Amino acid sequence: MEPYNPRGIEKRWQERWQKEDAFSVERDASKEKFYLLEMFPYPSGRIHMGHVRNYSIGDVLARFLRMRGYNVLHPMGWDAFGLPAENAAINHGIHPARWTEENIAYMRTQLKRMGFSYDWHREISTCTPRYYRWNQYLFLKLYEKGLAYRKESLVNWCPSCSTVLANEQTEEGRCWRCESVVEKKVLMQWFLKITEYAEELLQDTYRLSGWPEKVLVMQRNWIGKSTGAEVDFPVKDSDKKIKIFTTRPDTLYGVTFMSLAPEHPLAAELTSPERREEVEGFIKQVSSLTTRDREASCKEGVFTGSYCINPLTGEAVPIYVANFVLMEYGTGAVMAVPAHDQRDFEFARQYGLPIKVVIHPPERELNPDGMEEAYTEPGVMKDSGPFTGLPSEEAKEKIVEMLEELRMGKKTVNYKLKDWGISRQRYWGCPIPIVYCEGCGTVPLPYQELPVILPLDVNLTGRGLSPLKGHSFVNTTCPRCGRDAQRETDTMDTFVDSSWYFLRFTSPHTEDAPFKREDASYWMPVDQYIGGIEHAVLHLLYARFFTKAMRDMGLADIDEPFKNLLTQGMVCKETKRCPECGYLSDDECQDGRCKHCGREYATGAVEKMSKSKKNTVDPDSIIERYGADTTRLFTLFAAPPERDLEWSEEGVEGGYRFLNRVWRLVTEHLPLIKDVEPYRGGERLDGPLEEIRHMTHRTIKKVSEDMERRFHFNTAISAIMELVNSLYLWNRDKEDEPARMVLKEALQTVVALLSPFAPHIAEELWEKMGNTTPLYRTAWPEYDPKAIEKEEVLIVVQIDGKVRGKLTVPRDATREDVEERALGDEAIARWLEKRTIRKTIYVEGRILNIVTAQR
RNA sequence: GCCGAAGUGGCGGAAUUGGCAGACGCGCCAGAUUCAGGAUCUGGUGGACAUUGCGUCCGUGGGGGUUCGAAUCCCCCCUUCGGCACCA
Repeated sequence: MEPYNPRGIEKRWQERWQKEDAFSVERDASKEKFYLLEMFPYPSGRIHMGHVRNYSIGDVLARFLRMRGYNVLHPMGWDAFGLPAENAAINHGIHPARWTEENIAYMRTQLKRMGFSYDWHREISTCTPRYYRWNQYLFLKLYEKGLAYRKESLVNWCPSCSTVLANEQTEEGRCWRCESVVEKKVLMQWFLKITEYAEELLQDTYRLSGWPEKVLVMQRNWIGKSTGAEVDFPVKDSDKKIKIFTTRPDTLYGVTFMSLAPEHPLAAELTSPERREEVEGFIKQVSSLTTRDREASCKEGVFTGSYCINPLTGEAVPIYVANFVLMEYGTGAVMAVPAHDQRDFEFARQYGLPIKVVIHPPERELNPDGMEEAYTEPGVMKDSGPFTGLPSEEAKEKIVEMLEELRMGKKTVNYKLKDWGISRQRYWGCPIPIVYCEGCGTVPLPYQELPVILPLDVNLTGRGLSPLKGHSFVNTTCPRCGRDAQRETDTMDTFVDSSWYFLRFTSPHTEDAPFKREDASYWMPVDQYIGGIEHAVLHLLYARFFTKAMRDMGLADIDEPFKNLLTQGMVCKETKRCPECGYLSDDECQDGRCKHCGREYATGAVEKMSKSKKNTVDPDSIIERYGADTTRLFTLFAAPPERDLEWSEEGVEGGYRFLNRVWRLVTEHLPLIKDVEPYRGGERLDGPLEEIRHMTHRTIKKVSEDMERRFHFNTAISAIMELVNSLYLWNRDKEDEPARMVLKEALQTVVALLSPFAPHIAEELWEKMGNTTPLYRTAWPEYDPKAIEKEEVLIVVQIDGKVRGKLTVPRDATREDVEERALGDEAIARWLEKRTIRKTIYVEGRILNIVTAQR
């Protein structure tokens, strides 16, 4: 008998799919569309297990939905601009363009070797002028709308990547990519006005019912809306005002000092001559610290020598510069109410500043001297002029009203979200289509001059500012006045590229627009998006913003790009650690010892696969050894998609064993089933055959439901395994025609149900069974509702909640029948000897519980 | 500190609406086949006790509760992971 040979089979079917153009799609109004998208990869060189998992999950759905009759758009492309390409150029002298192209070429073959069913005609790469010209086009549109602007600002600077990072791209004061500690720098920067959409981005999170709550919460936190008031505090003996933001206008009467951020423009200005040295020293010291160190240090501050006036009380309070006040949030100035804010409380205690209680709690009296912490809850107003005695929540509104009347403040909503800084001082990215002219200033390029092509002949050193700075690329003429002018040399953040690529996939070859409107209207929104959670507030927020901005520019007609989102878990594996040599890869281990130093190594925690932990597994080696079908099957079987997956070589073996089992089961029975039709209902079957058919159809139901309702591929696969196991145990004579027909139906079902998971072996067996239409063009099996109903059902009999027996009764048995049978059952009767029946509970077709009292 | 998710055999995990806990897989044990090993097939495999038979008791992180019945619902606590964290 022919053994299972994944290599040959997989190659053969991949060639056939390609030849038959099996997965290309067109707009087709007569079919229901389904846009299935997985986050496209950065072409780093080779795919990793995270990609394999992400794309396997996507491919199962794509293949399943196609068989279900949907017109499935399932594209793939490359997020091809980015720093690693440039670093490769610097370290290995290879041009970023070539490096990227070669990586794409290799990774494309890897994806094809996995058998993923993409429409390769739609492949896009963001580093090609044909793609990025539309980036530039969109940038100009945003500029026209006032949604792109340039300003000097304090930015996050990653010294290792030598470029700016957006707020979203730093984590705990470190670069999201290389983990270097981020510095602060003042630079001229292009920004996109994402804050214009803060409210809508926030509100729509409450409508994205197809997204994981976790991601929505993260986005809401990031947007960070808070409602409060802006209040002006005039500076004493000056015409300056300090504007503050507070969420607690009800505590205005309790202000005892003012705190400014060290970067606040008024900080230096308001400092009196005799305090200048101290204040400037303090500011210098604080601003030399990284964000991270600043957050770690304790509360400190210095008095500026100036005072400001509380607009309601007329009282003068001292102005401090304090290290815990952030210039980035609110107005960079905070009215300090030590009695009702913990930070102000600590600061006041440290510097001996007064504490004034203006809200008292319901059941106790607050004594400023005895307080151990600030009282931050609502309460009743006290010592607050006309507001005394009001509940604080009510006073909040009233005080804001009064401020508005006095023109000293107003109700405000503040967001933590900042505008998106997109300038990057690096080479391998999309040029910003802007020209600087001495006469005309900042001039956007006219649309017909796009694309601004990134020059290829550059000298990359990795030092200094953008490599484009000294290049002839810079020199141009002003589109407005025709005189000599200079191009912008910063390139765009690569997150711009990925903020709209899903739209480009709907019409990737369109040359006169970013995409065709009709195509986008037909395909959008993405019905199912799949990717890692690491983009919860990066890519996923930017893409939502772009979609809304494009809608308002009249380019798209949707509010949200991704209807359903699945965030898959990480691929993990245990780590091995040598006390001498650190982390070890599998190759560095032998017989429990480190190959380098011979010491015994310790088996460590199960952690996300990463090069630094040396616990990665190369997909190529797994495909080589077991084939793509096994690789796919294992990643789908080992855990449900949203959970972390623990890699196990034994588990992979198990998957391979299963496919071999299927292979043998089908090929062994080929002679029997070749010349019959699969059973399709009709003539009556005897008991054992009925049972097989019942199993077959129950499996169809179970697999279909697990696939579409829950994406629980692991349980879907286990159901197929059960069917295979029971077919192996079929030990009666299979020669008669009904048996052969039922067998054929069962085997065809196994193969069809398996096909989204392991498409190559499934196609091969399907063909061997005599089918001429390939599975990818075959409809998904439907179950026969009559076949899944059983003539008899199993009733569990409990006595006082404990299982004491089981009865097989006819499906239509009544409660009385079941009770009678139960009481007549010998084992159950024995349990009832010493008890009196109080009542019985009967759940139809499931359980009979007899509740008793001890006699 | 705040918010969220999770905790089930030796391991990965299942139990869809409150109704037989442990499906399926891995590992392990035994049998068949084999000169042998591997592969394959079959059976067993939560714990304790009993294994002369049926079996009995315990068991889903811990404690309490609701219910005829709880892995599932409620309250308290513990642990792990993730996110946020001077946000005024």
